[in-house]
Amino acid sequence: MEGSPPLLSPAEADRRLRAAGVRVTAQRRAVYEALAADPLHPTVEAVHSRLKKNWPSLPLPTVYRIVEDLAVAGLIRRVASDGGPQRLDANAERHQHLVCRACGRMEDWTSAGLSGLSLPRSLPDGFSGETYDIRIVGLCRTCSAKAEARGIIPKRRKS
Amino acid sequence: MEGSPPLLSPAEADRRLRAAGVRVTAQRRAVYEALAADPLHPTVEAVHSRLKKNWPSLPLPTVYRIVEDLAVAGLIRRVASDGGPQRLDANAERHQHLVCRACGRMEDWTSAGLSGLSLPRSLPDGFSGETYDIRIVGLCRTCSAKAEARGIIPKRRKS
DNA sequence: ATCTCATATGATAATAATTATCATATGGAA
DNA sequence: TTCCATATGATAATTATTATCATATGAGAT
Ligand SMILES: [Zn+2]
Ligand SMILES: [Zn+2]
Ligand SMILES: [Zn+2]
Ligand SMILES: [Zn+2]
Repeated sequence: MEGSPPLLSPAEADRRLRAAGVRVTAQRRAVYEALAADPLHPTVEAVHSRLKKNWPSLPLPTVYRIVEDLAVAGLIRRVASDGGPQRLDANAERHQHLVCRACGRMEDWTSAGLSGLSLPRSLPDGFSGETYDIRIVGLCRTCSAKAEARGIIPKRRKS
Repeated sequence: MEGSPPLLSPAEADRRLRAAGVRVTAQRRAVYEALAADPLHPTVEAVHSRLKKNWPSLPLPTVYRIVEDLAVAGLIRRVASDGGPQRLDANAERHQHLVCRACGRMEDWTSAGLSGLSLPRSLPDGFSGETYDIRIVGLCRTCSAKAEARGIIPKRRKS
């Protein structure tokens, strides 16, 4: 139902950590696995909750630090959102995002059309573009159904 | 040098506020004008600072409330960023963003090619797309120059 | 123009999100 | 194994944002 995003193999993950000068620890592996298992771009808090069962003692500040380490090593990245706590992404393949303006749900989306889009060669002001990301904003299936039932749904305060 | 983004006329701004059931006050006008004068997608804190001169008594929590009101009324919006404090945008015209991964600078960019992009008609999962936004990520002129001088610039912690 | 009252502001406190500090533990090189 | 630079766990501090509440004010009705 909820397909996990393509994650790195444990060996490859370890290799990237070491390549970035980040030591491989059980906690880092656990945080990475928790992230890789969640396709909905969880917050740090959500990752911490998910880890409660197997790592009841892992403190939230440590999860924050590890998230930063994993990002530095390129195993995960922070994904753009309209305020609120940072949202994380362990999906290693190039993809775009569908963002629900009502509930904040964010799911991955891979489109040949959009993903093949190339950067304009000339950008203003000497800006040197390296990549781009696209957010498609609208209503997810659930909120879309609600909207149909009750009329328009207003924009939520925070995503 | 730093062109202010297209802002609403005072009359139009007032009209939209009243239409949304938001009273027109001197403070709300001041916050809107401060935002409209800043093309770099300031944080709430930055707007507050900018207002210090003419509104030394306006407290930060009030600026937060007013920003929320202006967003509800559609005078401004929150713009997507990779964590950190929310960034605001008073530019009323359809546009995209150039984001510097080194310093977090975010500038507007209007491209006929990208802005004319139309949403794919079929999105997965019953998601109903309404709009999209594109972030072009790279290095701004300043950081680009630094990179040329010293070699690669690493990704900054927060944008 | 004055009255009225629902709503905004200003002052302040509280909460949420994130980062810092530091003593102890441990990965991994020698 | 020994060693040491770095990670964790515990905790405090800081930053970002929201809540509360007494007073002030916008704007509709007299
Ligand atoms: Zn939704
Ligand atoms: Zn994603
Ligand atoms: Zn820059
Ligand atoms: Zn903008």
